[in-house]
Amino acid sequence: MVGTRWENATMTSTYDVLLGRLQSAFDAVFEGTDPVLRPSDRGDYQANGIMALAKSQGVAPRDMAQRVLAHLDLAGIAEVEVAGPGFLNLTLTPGFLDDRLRALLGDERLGVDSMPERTAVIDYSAPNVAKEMHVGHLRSTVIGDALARIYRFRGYRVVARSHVGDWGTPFGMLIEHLVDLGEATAMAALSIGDLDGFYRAARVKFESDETFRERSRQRVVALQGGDPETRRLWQILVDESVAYFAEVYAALDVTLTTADVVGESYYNDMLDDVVTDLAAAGLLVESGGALCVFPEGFTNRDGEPLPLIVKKRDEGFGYAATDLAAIRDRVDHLHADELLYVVGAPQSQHFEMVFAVARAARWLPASVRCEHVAFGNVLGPDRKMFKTRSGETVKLIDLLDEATQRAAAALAQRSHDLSSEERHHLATQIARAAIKYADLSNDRQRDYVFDLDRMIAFEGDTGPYLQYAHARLRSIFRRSNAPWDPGAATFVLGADAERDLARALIAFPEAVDAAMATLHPHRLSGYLFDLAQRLTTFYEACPVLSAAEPSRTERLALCELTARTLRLGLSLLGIEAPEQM
RNA sequence: GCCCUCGUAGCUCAGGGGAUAGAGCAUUGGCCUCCGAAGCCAUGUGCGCAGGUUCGAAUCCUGCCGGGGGCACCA
Repeated sequence: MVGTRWENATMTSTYDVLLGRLQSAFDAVFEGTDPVLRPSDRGDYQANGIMALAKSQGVAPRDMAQRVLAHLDLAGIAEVEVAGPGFLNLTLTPGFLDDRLRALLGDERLGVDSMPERTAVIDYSAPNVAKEMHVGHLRSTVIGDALARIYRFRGYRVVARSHVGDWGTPFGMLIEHLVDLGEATAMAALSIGDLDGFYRAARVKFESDETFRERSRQRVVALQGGDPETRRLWQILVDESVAYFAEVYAALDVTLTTADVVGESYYNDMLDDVVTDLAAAGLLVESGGALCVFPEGFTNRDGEPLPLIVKKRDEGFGYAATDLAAIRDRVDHLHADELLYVVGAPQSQHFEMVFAVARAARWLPASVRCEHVAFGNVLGPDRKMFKTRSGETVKLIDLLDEATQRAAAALAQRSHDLSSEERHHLATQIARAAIKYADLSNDRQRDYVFDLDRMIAFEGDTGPYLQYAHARLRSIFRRSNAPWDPGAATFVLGADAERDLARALIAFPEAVDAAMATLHPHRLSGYLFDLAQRLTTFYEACPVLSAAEPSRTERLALCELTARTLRLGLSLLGIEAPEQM
């Protein structure tokens, strides 16, 4: 068996092993036929490609099945059975399962292979300077971070970019407000995270005080003109805000660092070149006083060509210019092979247009994958945008605190011998899991209803449930006093619950693949929940520590693999797996 | 008006053209002298409507109905 594909250091997933063999057999009958391989509960996988091929060749499906089977070599891997109108049901052999599981025991990566090194720039989170991080930033931050973790694990060089709003006309009033307050007072207010209060106060003055308004306008001019003192004051706002964002990221256990926070202003010096080069490429058109590009295929409500405004009538740059500059920077200087933008769905047309222009300008080679990873809204129980009862946006940090308190209260009722400090830390881990998992277990493209009660209820399809499943497993190893030798494990899988669990364990790489290929983390969370359910079923049906050898070692090995799979899978979603809870 | 997106069980959601459409919650009923009951087992109901493509459609296409979003200088 040594040297077979599935025993290589970089393991090929079971799906890919089967697909390779099937593809050869189908190709032998008719080149280029898709075997249509799917996971199945009839056997372990099913290949559905026979029917289509039989139809196109005018052959009876059953006869076609025989032709393909004549070329199909799955010896030692799976048993094949022709069923129904021509399905090929594949059942993995005991020997294959045993080989796989033993290989997983010795594989830190649990069968997930590393890809050739590529660079991905993932744009996510993107709060605004001098504005609170609220639920509107939750999805971008959580989804983007999960994708970043998955990509890193697959061997990518990931450059994270939190494209914060740190430029534009509001900064005139914000800086003037800072001047009014005095730097020390302003910094104090910002450093405790009262960003919204600061912003609101500036806004109120701007709307009610003509003098202040005029000062603000002049301040914008000074800022854009590079006045050193103005830039210094602006930098205070940025630095204080970024420091605060870093606190929120840490509280959420998000991997973004201050180095990843690269605001819009970073691209300011590149904007003139964007305009110059678009003009040189013959793409720039003046329209209504603005400099625009009209990418093909976009129309406005009157059916006329829709412009991407690069430079506004007032000489200011539109945000499209910044996005275009960022693409150039990320392709040319960061050497990105992939660009991902984890930004809300309402921006989809904007990104389509920006990408189209970047392609047309040849700034975005065909070899670079560029995608808008769009997501839906977070809704409240009333199915409208999630707000507090009084109609305010909900601060992320408040949300986390609320969840932490509830988790701590639940822990307190379980009579643990935890110190209050340990309990608080654990409550934090559970709260983060609850909030992140709730987000990551929904299809990101759809809106979802935010319901803290449900996500932290610790019952059902929740983050805490997965953490609990992991903690139970770790508990087994804590209680096991007799040593065990993983290398001695042989997987007989005599009980249905054992085999069902084993099937899921070897499918972990497929789940990671699916999440990454589709940029849908919920493919992974769905897998993990399924795994946890199989585990608890196994756990009820199969005693571990009290089992006689060799079953005890086999079951301990299944527990070990499941615990590691849960821990690794959760970590790829940015969720911790405590040892006990 | 055009474009995008969504419509699956009472509620919240999965379903990569395949066989009897699945979870969780809620309901009802079982299971802790036994490795953690935050658990397990059992329990009823459903693909918005109408066409089409296909051997086969919740899935792809068209139309309609309904929700959400976008459509020139805010980012």
